[in-house]
Amino acid sequence: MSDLLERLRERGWRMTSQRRVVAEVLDGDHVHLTADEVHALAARRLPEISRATVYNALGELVALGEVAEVSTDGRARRYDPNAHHPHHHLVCSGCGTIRDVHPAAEPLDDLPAEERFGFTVSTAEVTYRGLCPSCA
Amino acid sequence: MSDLLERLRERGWRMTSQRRVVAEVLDGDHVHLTADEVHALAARRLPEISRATVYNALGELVALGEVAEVSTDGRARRYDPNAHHPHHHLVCSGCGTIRDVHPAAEPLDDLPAEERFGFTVSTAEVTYRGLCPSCA
DNA sequence: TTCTTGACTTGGACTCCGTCCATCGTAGGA
DNA sequence: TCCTACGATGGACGGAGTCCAAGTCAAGAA
Ligand SMILES: [Mn+2]
Ligand SMILES: [Mn+2]
Ligand SMILES: [Zn+2]
Ligand SMILES: [Zn+2]
Repeated sequence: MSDLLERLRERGWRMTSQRRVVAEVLDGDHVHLTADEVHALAARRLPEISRATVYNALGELVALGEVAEVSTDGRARRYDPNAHHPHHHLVCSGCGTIRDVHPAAEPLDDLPAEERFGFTVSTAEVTYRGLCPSCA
Repeated sequence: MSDLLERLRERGWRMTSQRRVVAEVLDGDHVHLTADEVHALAARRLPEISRATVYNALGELVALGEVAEVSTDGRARRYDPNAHHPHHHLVCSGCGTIRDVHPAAEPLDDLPAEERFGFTVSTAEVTYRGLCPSCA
């Protein structure tokens, strides 16, 4: 994750203690935190960090392409630091657990020209749903 | 759509003027209205219908499997009367237009066993994004 | 090191979407 | 026609996210 901090600095991202803890909280695999969860974790290191600052930092990380926004449930958006490895998501309908998954085929290729209605289609996001081992 | 009203009556759905206009508003293809849009359209026929009633009716139609809930952006949920024909969605990143689409392959089949992490996977929803002809 | 300044942070107000609840009204069976 | 359980109402409430004016500070300049 110091890779991330390094890249951000090189790209001219002004480094503040708030932005640093937000970036640090987003480290790891299968991390899909909501903004409020990021805020709660960040506040353990920096108690007075505000919600607005967390939203600002997350929005900028998304704009920079360093973090992906995921909305699997119509509720709060989730923030995914695994933005450099394209993937899709498998969500447990019971407990909400989210796993990164990699389908065998590229989903975009499965949409025939006659089903594109003249659109320039650029991305496909797949959400798989089911029950995880503990919930089954 | 009188099919829908008929089915609902047979299934014991108590018919009220409010529920009737909600069901009628949801008629057509490529219809993906938000609850507030349904409310606005319903209010043209039945001016005093309340938001709570629209939410109740939509929730019940979803529970009955007659309407599907779709959330393509992190914003308001949309309600899709085309629930008896499984399909996916193509969304214009410019204007938000939504089209129903049918991929050539079943997306569920593209998820290998070793990418299922022991889950019992039951559904896959695909959201394709791109620009519609007018926005391109 | 200190100065300077534009960028960042803050907290609160605000909006939007959705839920909840006590009360009132009515669909539909007796 | 009458009864009553189920549905409708609207206002309060909660969660998620945005916006803003005022205060603070990172980092380059000197
Ligand atoms: Mn992910
Ligand atoms: Mn649809
Ligand atoms: Zn689970
Ligand atoms: Zn468009």
